[in-house]
Amino acid sequence: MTKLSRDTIRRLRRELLDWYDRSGRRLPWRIRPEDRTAGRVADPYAVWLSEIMLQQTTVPHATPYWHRFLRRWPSVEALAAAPDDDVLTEWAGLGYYARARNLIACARQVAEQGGAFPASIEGLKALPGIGDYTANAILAAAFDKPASVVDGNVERVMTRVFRIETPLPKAKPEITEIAAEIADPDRPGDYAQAIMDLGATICMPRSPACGLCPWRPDCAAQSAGVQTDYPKKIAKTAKPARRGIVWRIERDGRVWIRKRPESGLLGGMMEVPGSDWTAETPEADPPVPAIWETLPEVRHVFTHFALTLEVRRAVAPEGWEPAEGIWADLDRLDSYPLPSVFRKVLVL
DNA sequence: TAGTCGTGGTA
DNA sequence: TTACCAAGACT
Repeated sequence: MTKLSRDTIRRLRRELLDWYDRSGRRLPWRIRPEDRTAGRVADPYAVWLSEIMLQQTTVPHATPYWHRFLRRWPSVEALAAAPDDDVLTEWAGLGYYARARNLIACARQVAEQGGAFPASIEGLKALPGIGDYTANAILAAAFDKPASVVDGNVERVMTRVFRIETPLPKAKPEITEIAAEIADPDRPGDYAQAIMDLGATICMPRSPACGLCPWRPDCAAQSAGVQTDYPKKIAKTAKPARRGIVWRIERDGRVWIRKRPESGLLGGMMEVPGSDWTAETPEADPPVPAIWETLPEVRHVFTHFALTLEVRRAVAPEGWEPAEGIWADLDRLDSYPLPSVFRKVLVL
């Protein structure tokens, strides 16, 4: 790896931070330079919450969840004391539900240790749900300590500026090395958030706004007109299709739902009972003899397969009670930990 | 290490 | 409609 000259590094830092001071995003969990002037300081709990929610999730999708969580549980102690199902219900619709389970475990661990988040990479990475990226992001944004954040934004910016040909994720160590070199030791928090803002608002995947980019003069891919060829990626395999049947059993405006296993897909969340999800429509008997009506199919795309559900509906026979689960009020679906796929089934 | 794990927006 | 994508972690 060719070392960057001191002058280049100094110029990149200054151009990026000047741009951030002018044009960086105002985000509710973020402390900007003018906020510090006004005496505001970052809340590590609020920063941690934002970082977990933003993993593989867009800012517009995560923001309302962040507000609701912070209003309902203003401190890590409050979150630690919350029942699991309350947290899962509030998380419903945000996806990647292992994050919610880890969120609860992490809050309880921090609360038990006195309520303060660790201000070190090792301490943060020892907590559930905090990996390499998130530890660095919290260290920078919450504690303004030197850190090197490498997320999808940084990967995209760096592979373009330096025309890194190695495909992701193999290029990660190379990118981390360069990113750490450029990171500003004097304003680590602002720097980390600036480089991610650059990726999110200027150096975008499809149509980068190179005309507005502070790093344009230094960008190798832009000079050659090949910005969108980077980052190089390993080709993905096609998503398989799976099918299943769900049984919507209703009684007096309520529907039978039950809890899924704690781990695995949609772990710990509730479900509308049904068959396995397999390549061909599975053979499956209804859980109870009844007159079954066929509703429109529900389609839903997960990370690694596309699902089509055949929906059958019946009124529960008089006197019949399921061996497990609950009768959920169809008018109050928000009060159950229901993932989006089952919400779709219940709003047909 | 490569597979698992959601959702909604956009071109 | 299809494909891609977004502040990744965990096993």
